Amino acid sequence: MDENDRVDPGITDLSAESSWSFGGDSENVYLFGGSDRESSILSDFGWNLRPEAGSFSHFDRIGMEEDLARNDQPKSTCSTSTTGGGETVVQATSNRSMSSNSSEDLPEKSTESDGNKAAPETASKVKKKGQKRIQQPRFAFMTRSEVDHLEDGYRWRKYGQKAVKNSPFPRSYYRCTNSKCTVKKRVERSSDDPTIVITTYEGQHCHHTVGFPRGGGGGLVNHEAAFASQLTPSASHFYYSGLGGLQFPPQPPPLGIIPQSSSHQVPGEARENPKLPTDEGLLGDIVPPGMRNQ
DNA sequence: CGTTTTTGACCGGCGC
DNA sequence: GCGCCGGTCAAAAACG
Repeated sequence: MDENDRVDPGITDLSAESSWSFGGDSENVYLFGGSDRESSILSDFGWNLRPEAGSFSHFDRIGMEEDLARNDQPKSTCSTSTTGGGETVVQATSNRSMSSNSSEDLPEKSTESDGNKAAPETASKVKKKGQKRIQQPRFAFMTRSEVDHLEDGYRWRKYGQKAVKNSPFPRSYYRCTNSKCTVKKRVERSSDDPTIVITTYEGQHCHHTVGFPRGGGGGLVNHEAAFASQLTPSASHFYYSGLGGLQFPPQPPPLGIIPQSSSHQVPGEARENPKLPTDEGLLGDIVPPGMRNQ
């Protein structure tokens, strides 16, 4: 830990605040916010965890980060929203996360840089020469898993890997394979706790998830739906409650996070689009008022 | 043969 | 101005 103490300014350590409870079994793990605040936060993001059977060992959400960008212009056709609403939210969120804590509890920072650069740099760097990159909504979460790249319903193509300072583990950079989608994600293992995988998503998907490979042979179900159906009412609520709100949100992972045994996803399989409640990526996202205010 | 991964080089921002 | 560092590009290799 010497230097593992990097803390991502943007990460909110929900777990530290409390009462998260987990439910599920070897196949499904659900994380519920123990208080209104947590619930609202998660629900806004529309998150739930659903490790899938297989190599899954233990999953739980340790914290999450959201970093919204200030400029939200979608680089491509996809995006949605991040326009005005995004800005507002962003600021709020940022404040919350930063002021709250993140620094202490989270052992890791996204390594974006020393912290300072993080915002400007990571969020958006350069796209090409002379052209600046647009910053997009970003958020991260930590998951305890043995596999680095967690299946989240989307297909990703790795475009880079770099050793990060202060961490023995390299950081991998992925881009959504959908040509119109500019969503990117970074995956790295916590140097502090190697069992923790930090996944940072940037941007919003403009398409649906591909679906799970093993939906059942016949019909795939979108994980959200599937997941929701298994949850208790409150959990379900938590999962869907955020829809319809703001749009800037961090495009959350499709919600189902599943560990994979290998880093690549299956080729032909998952490509169907589940029917989501909304068109934007899975959760369209929202950031709850609570979050912004805090 | 098409797609994805690997990996070194390059670019740009930031701190000193 | 220089060096460090994170992020991205792109060619080659690996895979299915």
